[in-house]
Amino acid sequence: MAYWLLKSEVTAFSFADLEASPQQTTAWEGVRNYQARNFLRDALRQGDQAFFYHSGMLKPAIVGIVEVVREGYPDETAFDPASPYYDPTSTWQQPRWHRVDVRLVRRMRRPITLTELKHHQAVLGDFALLRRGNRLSVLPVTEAQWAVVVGLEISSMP
DNA sequence: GCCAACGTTGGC
DNA sequence: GCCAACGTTGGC
Repeated sequence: MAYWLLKSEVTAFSFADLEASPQQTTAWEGVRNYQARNFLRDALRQGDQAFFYHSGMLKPAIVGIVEVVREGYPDETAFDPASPYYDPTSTWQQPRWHRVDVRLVRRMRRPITLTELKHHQAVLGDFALLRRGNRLSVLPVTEAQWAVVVGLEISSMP
């Protein structure tokens, strides 16, 4: 089993939106970046877990944990001219973009903010989220990094 | 709202 | 294949 981090702009799709979704499950779609697409299509496996990260807030943070329940399959929003994610270069015959389905596991006891993660950079090591200028919306997390973050969750506030 | 970082596009 | 222009992301 592998670990990941999935970013979502809070105004686009929030953890509360996931909590309110049927079966607390959603398609992780609309990703239009090749590196992130490759992870979604080729690397995320059923049973993998991922941190749910909110960007675009005053205090960006990891707010929850989700689990992959369906592995990569074509992102049909690319086929829909009415969708904001429409991409006419993606076809049913040769889909360019892929998505996975994820299900809510649990909300974090408290948000683990980006600021707090930066404070623990030494122990987190080379954490993809903390790389300079990083914009990747699907990124890998090592088992050690996962454990550190979960450990921060139950420690005192930063 | 600003701006740095980064990805994509397209002319050559 | 290079690189300037442009658009987007995302922290602040």
